[in-house]
Amino acid sequence: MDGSIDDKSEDSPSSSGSSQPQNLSTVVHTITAVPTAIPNQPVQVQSVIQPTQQSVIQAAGQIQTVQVEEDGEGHLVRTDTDIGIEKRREILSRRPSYRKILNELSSAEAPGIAKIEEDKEEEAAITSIQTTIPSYVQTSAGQTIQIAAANQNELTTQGLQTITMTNAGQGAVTAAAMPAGTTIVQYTQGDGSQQFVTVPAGEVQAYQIRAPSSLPAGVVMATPTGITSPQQLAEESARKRELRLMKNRVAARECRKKKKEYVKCLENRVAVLEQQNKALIEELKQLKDLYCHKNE
DNA sequence: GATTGGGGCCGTCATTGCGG
DNA sequence: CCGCAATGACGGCCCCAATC
Repeated sequence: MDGSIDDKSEDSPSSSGSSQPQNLSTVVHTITAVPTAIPNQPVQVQSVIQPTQQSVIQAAGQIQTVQVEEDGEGHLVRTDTDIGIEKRREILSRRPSYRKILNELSSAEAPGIAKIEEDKEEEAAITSIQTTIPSYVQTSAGQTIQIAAANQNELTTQGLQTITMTNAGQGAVTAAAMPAGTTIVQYTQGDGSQQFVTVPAGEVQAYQIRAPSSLPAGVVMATPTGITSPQQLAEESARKRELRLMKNRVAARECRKKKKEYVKCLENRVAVLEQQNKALIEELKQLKDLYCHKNE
C-alpha cells in the first residue's frame, strides 16, 4: 500500500507469440492506493496501457486519461470506457510492426527520437536507376556493362553503390564457376557486401531489367521473357529462389535492426516512466502530508 | 593452451497478415 | 486468392571470458 501501480495486464512484448489469439479485451489496471489519501471522487490517473506487444501498436507512448473507481475494498479500479472492446480486440489481434510501434512511440513523446522513414528516398533512388538500365542492356551486346549512377554520392548514401553486368566469358572472378556465356548481375549493397544474380546463357538480350519498388535497396530483378526449355525453367526457379532468399536476408537484417531500436526505445520509456512514477509517489506523499496537517 | 558456456549476429525456413 | 513483407524460430558461426 504505497501508492504503487499494480498493473495485472502487463506482459513482456517478446513473450507473447504472434500466432496466439489475444484475449485481452478486459484490461483492468488495479491501482492500490491508500483510500484515505484520495478524496472520494473520480480521480484522473495517468496510465499507460501496454499489456502486450500487440497493444503497444496503438497504445504505446500514449498517456491515456482513464476513469478510476473504487471497488469497495479500498482498491481503485480502472474502467476502460474509452476504448471499444471490439475495436480493441481487433487491434490486439494484429501482428506488430516495429516500425509502426517506434513511430507511435516517437510521435507520442520524446521528440528527440528520430522516426523511421518509409524508405521513400531509397525507392526514389532505385526508380531513377530502373529508367536507366534497359537502355544499357539493349544497346550493349554483352561484354561488360557498367552502369554508373548519375549522382554517385546520393546513391552511395542510399545503399546502392554500383551495378555491374558482366559477361562471364570476360569476368575475372566468376568465369570459372559459371557455364560459358552466363551473365551475372552484380550489385553492391550499402554495407559493402556484394550480391550476384545469374542470367542464363544467351538470354541477356531477352531480359528486361527492372527494379520494383518492393525490392530492397540495391536489388535489381531481371525478368526473363519467353522461357521454354525445362533447363531454363529450372534456372528460372533457381534464380527466383535466390532472389527470394536475398530479399528475405535483407528483410531479416532490417527487422533485427528495427527490433533493436524498438527495444532501446522501450528501455528509454521504462526509464522515463520510472522517473514519472517516482515523482508521482513523491507528490502523493506531499499531498497526503498536507491533507493530514489540515485535518489536525 | 584447450575447453566450455554465453551472447551476438546471420541466413534460412515457416507463418502470418495485408493489399491488390 | 495470390504475392509479398514482416517476423518468429531455429541452427550455425564467431568471439570472449572463465575455468581447468
